[in-house]
Amino acid sequence: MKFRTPLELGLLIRRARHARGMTQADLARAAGVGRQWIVAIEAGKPRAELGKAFQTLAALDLSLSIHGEGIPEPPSSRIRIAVPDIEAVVGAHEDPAS
Amino acid sequence: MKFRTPLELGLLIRRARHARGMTQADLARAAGVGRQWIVAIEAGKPRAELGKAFQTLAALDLSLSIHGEGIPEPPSSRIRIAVPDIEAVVGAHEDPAS
DNA sequence: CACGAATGTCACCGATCGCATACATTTCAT
DNA sequence: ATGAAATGTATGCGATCGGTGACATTCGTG
Repeated sequence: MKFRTPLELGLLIRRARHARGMTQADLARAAGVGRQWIVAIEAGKPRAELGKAFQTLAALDLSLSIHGEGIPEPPSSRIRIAVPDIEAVVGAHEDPAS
Repeated sequence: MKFRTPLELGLLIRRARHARGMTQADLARAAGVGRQWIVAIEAGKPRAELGKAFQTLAALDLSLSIHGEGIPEPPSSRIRIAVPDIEAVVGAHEDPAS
């Protein structure tokens, strides 16, 4: 999901925290920050420390990605597709008499 | 491209800046921060202000995305796949005598 | 090599941070 | 409704921020 502001980040962190059944105190402990800081970041505080934000995302097992001109894309993370077994499909349609 | 630390973010910002032929002073002006701040963020300063980081990414027209458990995925930018026409496949295998 | 531009570094300074602690309020299950 | 847990808010504190301006260094070209 895309986001562009501290407030959006805060809401997403809160969602992820709830999804894991953690309290602010839990998350604060896991991320190595004060509970107060969690309150602030979830409220969208723009002057919060960048590094602690990364710690918090890591504690929630969230991953960040960036893209735009000048940003290298990984070799093209190819999409795996479950390829239908054509023979089986054909078989299921075969005339029983054959 | 994925990243997890202030340093990685800094390197990516620098790359994007170079890709646009901007100087640190240019970017600082565009993002509304001091040049010193650009120097710091590119060097990976972990205690930099979150908000200014967003401003900087915006100035570079870079977009951020996050994902993990509890983070809603946009309707799922679905991948278009050329679906094989099963009937045609079956037809090609049909006993000509049928 | 020589020059200017770009980048890195320093010191000063008011402003803000984040933690700890305590307290107020809200939420939620019973 | 009631009580405990979760969350929001206030204060005090040392530590750090980021802008400015000046300077040192590196880079890129002629």
